[in-house]
This record gives sequence, C-alpha cells and structure tokens, in this order.
Amino acid sequence: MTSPLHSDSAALCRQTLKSSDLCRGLDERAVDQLLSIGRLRDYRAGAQILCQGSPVDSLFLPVTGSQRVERSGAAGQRQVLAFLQRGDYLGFSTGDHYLYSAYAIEDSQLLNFPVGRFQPLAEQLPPLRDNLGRIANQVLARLIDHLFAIGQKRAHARLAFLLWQLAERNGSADRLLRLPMRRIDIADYLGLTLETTSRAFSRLRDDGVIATPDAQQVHILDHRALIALAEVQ
Amino acid sequence: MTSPLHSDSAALCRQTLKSSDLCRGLDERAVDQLLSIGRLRDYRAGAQILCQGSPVDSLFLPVTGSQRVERSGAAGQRQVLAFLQRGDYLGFSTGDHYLYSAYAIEDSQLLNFPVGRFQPLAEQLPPLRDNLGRIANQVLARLIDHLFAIGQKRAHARLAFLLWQLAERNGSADRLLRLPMRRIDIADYLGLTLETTSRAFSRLRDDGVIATPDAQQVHILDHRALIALAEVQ
DNA sequence: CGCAACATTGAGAGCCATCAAGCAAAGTGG
DNA sequence: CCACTTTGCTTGATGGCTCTCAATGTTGCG
Repeated sequence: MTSPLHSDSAALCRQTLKSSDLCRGLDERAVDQLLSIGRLRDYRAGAQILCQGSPVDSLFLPVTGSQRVERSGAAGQRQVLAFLQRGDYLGFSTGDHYLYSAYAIEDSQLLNFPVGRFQPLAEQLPPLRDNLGRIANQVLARLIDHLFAIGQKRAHARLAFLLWQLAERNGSADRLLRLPMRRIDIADYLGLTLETTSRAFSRLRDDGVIATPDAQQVHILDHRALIALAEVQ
Repeated sequence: MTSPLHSDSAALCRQTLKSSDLCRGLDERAVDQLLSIGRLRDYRAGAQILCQGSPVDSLFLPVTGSQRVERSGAAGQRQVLAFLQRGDYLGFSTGDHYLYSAYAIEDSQLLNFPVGRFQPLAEQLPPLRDNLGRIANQVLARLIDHLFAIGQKRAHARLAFLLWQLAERNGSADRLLRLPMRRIDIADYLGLTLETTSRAFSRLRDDGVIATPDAQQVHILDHRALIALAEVQ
C-alpha cells in the first residue's frame, strides 16, 4: 500500500504538490514541510480510498490515476460528485466526518496527509490556511455548476457539460479526451441511467459535436457547440 | 434602506448574531465588535440583495423574513440553491465574485457586513476564522444533499426532501410549516416545473403524508413517511 | 473458443414537461 | 358592495424525454 519514495516518484510528488493551489504563495521550506508529513499510497483500480460517514483522518492529493467521489443512498442510489485526477483535492473542506466516499477508477497514487499533522501546519502557515479557503470555494463553485446542470439541463446537454469540464481541466486546447471512468459512473454523475447516457453520446456524435474512436476516448469536433450546450463561459 | 437601530431591532440583531454559528466560541466583546461593523438593512419583497457575478462587497445575516438564493443561466433557466431565514448565512464562503444572486421572498431585514471591515476582524479573531470554515462545511453538506436529491429522486420524493429540510430547520418538533416562497421557487429548487411540483403536493396529500390548509402552509401528518421518502437520517 | 464485462441499440412503459382550462384569493375601480 | 382584473395554485390532456427491460455488439481474458 505504501511505496517507498523512489527518486522519480518523489519528484512527481513534489511537482504535483508545489504546482497545486494548496501551495500557492508557500516558500520552498513550507512545501518541504508539507511533503515531509505526506505519504504516497497506491490504490488498485476499484479500491476504496475513503468512506462516507467515517471520521476524517486524512487529506489526499491525487498524483497519478483517476478517482471517483460519490454519495450513496440507503436505497442503493448513487450520486457521483466528482472525477478527480492529478491537480485535484480530496477530503479537504469537509467537517469531522467524510460527506462522501471515494474510489480509485484506475490504479492510482495519492499523497496522503494525516489531519493530525496537517492541521497544526495550517495553523502556523497563514498562506496555507488561506489556500484551504480557496480550495473550498473551488469545490463550492463546481458543486453549484453541477447542480445547475442536473437540475436544468437535458441528457445530451448534461453530457456536454461534463465533457466541457474535462476538456477545461486538461487545458482547453486539448481536444482529445480520455474517459477512464465507466458509462455507469458518468450516468450517476449526470443523474441519468447508463442507457440514456449512451444515447447522449450517440446524439452528440450524430450531431457532429464529438467523435468517439472508442468508448474511452472522445474527440471534440465542435468546441463551440459543446460550450453552447453546456451553457458555460 | 438602512434603518436606525431601534432598541428592539438592535436586540434582535444581537440575539441573531450571538446565537449564530458565526459567533460560536466568541466572547461578548468580539460579538460587539462584529455588531459594530454590521448594518441592518431592509429589503422589500422581491428586492435583489446581491447579484451573481458582481464583486463580493458584503456578507449577510438574515434577521427577519425569508430569502432565495439562485443561479441563473443564459437561456433563462434558473436553479434555486437555497431558501434562507434567520439563522442562515449569505455571501460567506464565496470567492471574490458572488456565485449566485439573492432576493428577498418577503419583506426582510439582513445584517450587512462590508467585507473590507469583516476580513481584518476574521484575521485577528481565530475563533471567527474557524467558524467561517464551519459555515463553509455546512453549505457544502447541504449542496451535496441537494445534488443527491435532484439527481436521484423523483418528483414527490424531492418535495419530501425540501419539506424535511424546512421542518428540520424549525426544530423537528414543528409539524406545521410556513412556505413563504411561491410554487415556482420550489419548482426551480427541485429541478421540476411548477405543475409537477403542484402535483407532488397533491400526491403527498393524497398519500396522507401532509395536509395543506392553504398553499402557504403544510402540516406534516406522517413524519416517518416523509423521512423515508426524503431518505435522510 | 467460450466467457465475462462493458457499451450500444431497440421497444415499450412511465414520469415529467407542455399546453390549456378552471379555481380561489386579493386588489382595483365604479 | 360588487363586477372586473390580476396573480397564484390546481387539475386535465397530450406529447416527449427518460427509464426499464431486452437483445446485440465489442473487447479482453482465461
């Protein structure tokens, strides 16, 4: 589960951490302090990273792979809240108990900070504390966008919204997207069924907005149309 | 717009502020400091309190009346994000621009803190700063519940969810709810049309879960059934 | 090759949106 | 005081989008 920090892994960790919003305005020494309390952990595809309702004991920074954040209901329903990858955050801006569960979509590595050691550091490093607030705002903004999409858009527009989100994160110049998650994950993110989601893909393809070389790849052909459907920017 | 602080208004302000989560752990002097930078403002029913996209200049504490927080889309869609009343917060946990608009549902009074004077106070009062984080978490938790409801529940269960939320806020013993908002507001909160919302009321009434003496009042007859539908607790 | 897992497509049903009418309460003016 | 209007809520009829159930196609693996 815990891998020793090979020189390349260590470099990737430091790079990920340093370029994250978490470390904005922090000097080298502070970054090193943070890095020293962090542990890089491996998660196999499908492995649970954290569990909804359990006490918050760690904060996570995805370094490799991709992850899924979700809220589960008693009747077996599931609402996927976010798809994560390098540069995102997990477990920050939550209270004393996790509000959601998280799983590795594919084999992943996450930098793991024990709250017991992270909190004191946040207390003594004002910029770090401020960054926590900034991250909370980003999460809030995303959730509101998400809520708007699910509450007000129809199937193909919801999918357009997700594709736009993914394109935006990878730099909007990137017109070729990789979708490591399964269709059912996308469906539960969008508040749709698997079948309706598949039909939404077909519709965007038929309308010439995207091309799908295979199920895990999406080529954005008409970025303008995608934005119009997603109603963003 | 700005009313002089009558003795009873002032008392209500102080009471509201002091019993809010914002002031948890703050001593009398700190509460007075906060109160001294706050201004009580009146808003007529329908008046705009703050505007989506404009720079954050104030934070608000509802003192009387009820308010509506919403996100608007380019195509005229509207997602109501929250219904507020005394004891809630508005404008906290947002970045430098408001992520939403807010309107008075009925004549309201809100305690108004200019950020320029609030932020320095938060810097010098650690408990206040911590409480801001706590409030952000509450907002986050509510948004996730909301997202789950809209993404995974059907019309009458979504309405049950809202009614449960309102009942919960007024102390769960309260089985008589007042609904100051209009049906269209509820519809836009639940991601439904006005008509479907009305039918959801009818269904809950026909199923014996609620009674509706008039459109602005709901009597909860079967609290157990309401919770089961809302899938909470 | 057979099997398992995942994605797509089809057919039919159901829930919700749309369009429309009816009803009740509050406000206005004669 | 009473038409008349306005506003908001409810109910009905119909259509369409999405869900459900089912079959087929595709890919990867033992």
